[in-house]
This record gives sequence, C-alpha cells and structure tokens, in this order.
Amino acid sequence: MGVADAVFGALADGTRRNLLARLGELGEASATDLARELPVSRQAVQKHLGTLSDAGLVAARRAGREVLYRPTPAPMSEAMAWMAEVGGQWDERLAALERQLARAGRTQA
Amino acid sequence: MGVADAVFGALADGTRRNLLARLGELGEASATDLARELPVSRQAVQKHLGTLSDAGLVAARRAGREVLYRPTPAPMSEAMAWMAEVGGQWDERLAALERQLARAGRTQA
DNA sequence: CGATAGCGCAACCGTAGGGTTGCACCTGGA
DNA sequence: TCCAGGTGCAACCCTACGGTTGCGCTATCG
Repeated sequence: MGVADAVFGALADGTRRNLLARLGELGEASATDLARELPVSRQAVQKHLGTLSDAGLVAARRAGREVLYRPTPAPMSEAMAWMAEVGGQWDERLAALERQLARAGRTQA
Repeated sequence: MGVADAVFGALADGTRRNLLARLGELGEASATDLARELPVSRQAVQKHLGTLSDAGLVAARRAGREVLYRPTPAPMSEAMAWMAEVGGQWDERLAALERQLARAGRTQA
C-alpha cells in the first residue's frame, strides 16, 4: 500500500487536482501552458507536476524544446481500492462505489 | 468540489489512514484506546480525529466519561466520484491522443 | 466524598510544503 | 548566427502541519 501515501498526498492539493483535471481535458500540456491559465507561476506548476509525477499520476514526454505532461491514471486505482476496502468494511453504501471503481479501474495497468 | 479537499487532505496522512482502518475493525474506540496501540500521544490522535471529523470521516459519541469515535465513510464517495470522473475522462482523452500519435509519427514515447 | 482515569485546550517546536524570484542552460527558428 | 521561448535548478519566505508537553476540568467508581 505504499503508493497510497503519494497518491493521496498529491491529490490533497487543490491546485494539483486542477492540473490533473485540466490535463484530462487537454490530453497533453507543458508546464508553461498550464501556468498560463493558472494564478501561479510556472515554477510552482512545475513543482506540482513533479509531485504528481512522483505519485505516478502524470508522465512527461520531451517534444522539441518543451516537455509535455499527460495524465497516467493507473495509480488512482490503488487509492480507490483502499477507500473501497476500508469503507466497505462497515458501510454497504460503498458497494455501489465499488462498482464505479471496477469501471474506472478497468484500463489500469 | 468542496468536500474533496478536506477528504483528500485527511487521507493524505498515514497515521490518519491507520486510525480509519483501525476504527473500521473496532467499530468504535476512544482516542485513548487508539493512542495506546500507536506510537504517538493521545493528543496527537485526538488532533487527527479532529481533522477526520472535520472531513466528515468520523463521528463522535459521548459514553460516560469517554468519547467514542466511529467511522462515517460517506464523504469518501465524493472523493471516489471525483477520481472516477477525472480518471474516466483521462481514458477517453488518452485513447484519442494515442490514436493521434500513432497516426502522426510512430515516434512512440 | 475523594482519588483516578479521560478529555479539552493551549503553548511550543521542527520540518515539510506551497509559492516566489532569479539566473543559467538548452533548443528551435528567422 | 543570434534571438527568443522553455526548461532546470537553487535560494529564499512564510505558513500549515504533525508532534510534544503541561495543566485544568469533568465524571465515574470505591
């Protein structure tokens, strides 16, 4: 369950969740691109992308003189599995969510 | 996306996840009980239970001179829903992106 | 009653984390 | 070849956070 710490930690920040959502919409983007539409500096975005990358939630690709980041959702499955397991121990309500998890984690590695 | 911040923040700490898991096993427990089987002080546990409570992940009940905490996993649904939604979006976009890349260049990442 | 076991609150400390600025380095294009 | 845009790295603030200790209050049991 080692990855859970990094994933939850990465998801704990609102700016990082924004970045992930935006990356989800764009497919790929550079740190500079993302910083342009956010109220923070490029370096801040870059640091966030770094921690997201450490958590395995994004991957980087060099394209010419820019570096494009794309989301890699696989590690989220583990976090969701943790929640479903712990939550499902005592609450039937999460059974429905577990089904969602199965659907969302379908494409995971 | 209000609650997500508190939930992910609460889940970002390993000790708090331990507490949640232990509470899941025990059903109910006091801060003192939980602190006994952890390498931290009772006050630390109490603070953690406080943030878990702020996130809506636990509820407190007074029983005599002790306060028993029990898990209330409902708000996790929202966090999982967020992950499922964003992750699902990724799947579509990534598939489209990979198609583009495959067609455009064979410069595979 | 009185002693004891829990809880609640507050002060305090060290470190990690988000953010910024500044600058050096590389790469692509005119 | 020179210029501009993009990245990488480092130093530096400031706040939040996890953890501790100490003390006072409440309430239960003998």
